[in-house]
Amino acid sequence: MKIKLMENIKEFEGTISLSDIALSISNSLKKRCVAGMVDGHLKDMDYIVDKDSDVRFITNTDKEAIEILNHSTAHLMAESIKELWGNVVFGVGPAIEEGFYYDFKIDGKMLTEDDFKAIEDKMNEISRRAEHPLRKEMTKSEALSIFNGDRLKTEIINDLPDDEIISAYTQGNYIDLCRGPHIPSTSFIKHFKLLSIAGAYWRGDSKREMLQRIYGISFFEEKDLKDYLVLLEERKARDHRKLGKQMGIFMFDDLVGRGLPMWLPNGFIVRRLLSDYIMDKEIALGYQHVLTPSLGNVELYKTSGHWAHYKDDMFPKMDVDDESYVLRPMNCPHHMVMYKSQLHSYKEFPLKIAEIAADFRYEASGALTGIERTRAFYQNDSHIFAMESQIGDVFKEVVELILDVYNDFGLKDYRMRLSLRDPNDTKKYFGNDELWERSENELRQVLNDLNIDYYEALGEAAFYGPKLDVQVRSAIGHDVTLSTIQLDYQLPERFELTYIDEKGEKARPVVIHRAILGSLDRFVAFLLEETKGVLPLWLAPTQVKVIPVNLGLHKEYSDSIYQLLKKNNLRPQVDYRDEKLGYKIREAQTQKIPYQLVIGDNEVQNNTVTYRKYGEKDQVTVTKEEFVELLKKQVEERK
RNA sequence: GCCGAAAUAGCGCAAUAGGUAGAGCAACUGACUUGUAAUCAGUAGGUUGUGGGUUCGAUUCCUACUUUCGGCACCA
Repeated sequence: MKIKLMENIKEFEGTISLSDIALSISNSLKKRCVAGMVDGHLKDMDYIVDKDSDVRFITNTDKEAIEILNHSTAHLMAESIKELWGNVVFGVGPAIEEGFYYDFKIDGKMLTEDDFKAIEDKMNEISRRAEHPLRKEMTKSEALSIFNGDRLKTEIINDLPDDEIISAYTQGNYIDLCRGPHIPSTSFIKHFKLLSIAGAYWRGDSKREMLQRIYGISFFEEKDLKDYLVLLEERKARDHRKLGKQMGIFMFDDLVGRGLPMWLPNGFIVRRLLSDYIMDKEIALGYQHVLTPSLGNVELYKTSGHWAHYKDDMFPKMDVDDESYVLRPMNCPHHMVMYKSQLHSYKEFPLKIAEIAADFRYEASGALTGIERTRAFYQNDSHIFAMESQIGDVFKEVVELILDVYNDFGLKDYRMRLSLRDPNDTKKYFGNDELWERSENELRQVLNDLNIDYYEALGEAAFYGPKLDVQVRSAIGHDVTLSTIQLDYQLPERFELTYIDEKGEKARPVVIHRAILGSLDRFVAFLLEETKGVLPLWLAPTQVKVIPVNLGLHKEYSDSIYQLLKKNNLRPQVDYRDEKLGYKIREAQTQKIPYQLVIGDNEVQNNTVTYRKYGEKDQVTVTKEEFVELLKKQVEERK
């Protein structure tokens, strides 16, 4: 039997386990091996190779290894919980992007974080026992008898096809249904930590029972674990909720209501600049801005279909006179009606109506997260009316706008998601199969033409059409949508929109919904986290802090600099407090103000300023005029 | 919405085995008049999230509610 190992081919008599193959190379390799890749499939070290194969060993430095380690750590945790509390059923316990979790339910006992110590101690104890996870393959009926009495595992097994070969792993007295592979010994698991405990619905279904879920993470090296815990702290430090409070961007108050952000003066500056920025971009591309009310007759949303789909996610309707109104959750219906108020020609197309519009959604209380997810937010929205033949061009222009904007903000870490209909749940969506297929293919086509990296996600489409979403990861690990483009044949139909085509006949337009900054609120949240609160000069609420060395001697000159900067549309502040110089400098630094000017005798005599840029140590002396030009240039370049 | 945890001064925190709360920073007052990350001293600041209960007495124990946090579910 020939085994191909990296570049070499080794011959073996009869069958042989991966473990023995590793041993035939060196004892130290065997000790480091976590698993093996046999003809592209991950296998335990126990796996018996019985034919000519390609074998690659997975050692603790390979990226697959950390996933296997975490998966095995999940099992180890489950084993520990079982030893400690006995009467427990387990759901699923996979490795995830960062670490692992396991879902379980202990009869008559709810665990809290206070129990982590006991579990970790038990895990360490089992690690020292060096238990060997042993794979056993079986038929479905064998599996059902082994897991008889375990309602959760039984359900999983029952959902598998009848002829499926099912595997389970035994370590010590613990057995778990699992595909594997697993590490050769629990002794590999040394540097781990349980991180949090939370509720999680069984099978992700909110109608079913809630289990407990413990998250944790595991590494091969202690240093990696320490680094990870530091990383978690750093992420917490750039949580927009913390930064937004520190920087005076926004606030919440119970008396106003949960999920209802109030934008403070600093926050307003950022918002206004962002609005102006995006509207300027839009105007350059021929968008026309409009303003429509935040309230609408409920009939409007019945026409659009939002009422049927999202009634429960809207604030309840208000009855006035003989009508009912709702706070709008979306702007499309208003824009549809606006379009309809006039006769349109194909010559106007694509017709782009844009609005930065206030929307209100009755988000589930548990979903509210600072200004990332609120009940009142502002959308950088637009609806583009076009002929079917223009879809490709319009779509392309919007994608390019997104890329342009992201480039301006230096955003590189995002993923394009093509959100498609769930083919198994078509009644959630309006429109027929043929239309959906066509729309989805159109989007796919454009993405391919533009050579854009994207992934497809079933079930993420809007009820009226497929979309392209740009996903980013927030500091606290939420995947959120920043930008979106949505193709819609439904609303034009429901609102009976028409245009006059080349032949002089009435035809139905298509609508493309798009949001670039998405929700302004969420965008600011993301920016704060991206920049760690160090906003680029053009967005910084205070751009320059002027610090006189001596109030008596340098105040007048400081004032003149302040006035000069003001005149040039910059946002300076002078620190007039009677404090020590070092104190004021420290404060300017902790407030992350992009430029601090220290003004003393030298500056007054030479008519100069000495600046220090945030994050740099150098002190640079230039003339007042040079400084103004430097800043204006940076603002213009949006740096 | 569901499961769990938490809520103390403007901010980030401490404390009480049940005896009406402390220091730091910030604020205010005064002294100091300063060249690149915290000058010194003093003053004021709290119905310990809200309501109810147990108790001679509750910030502490119980309970309901509100809000926040961690997840899950949701996200047009």
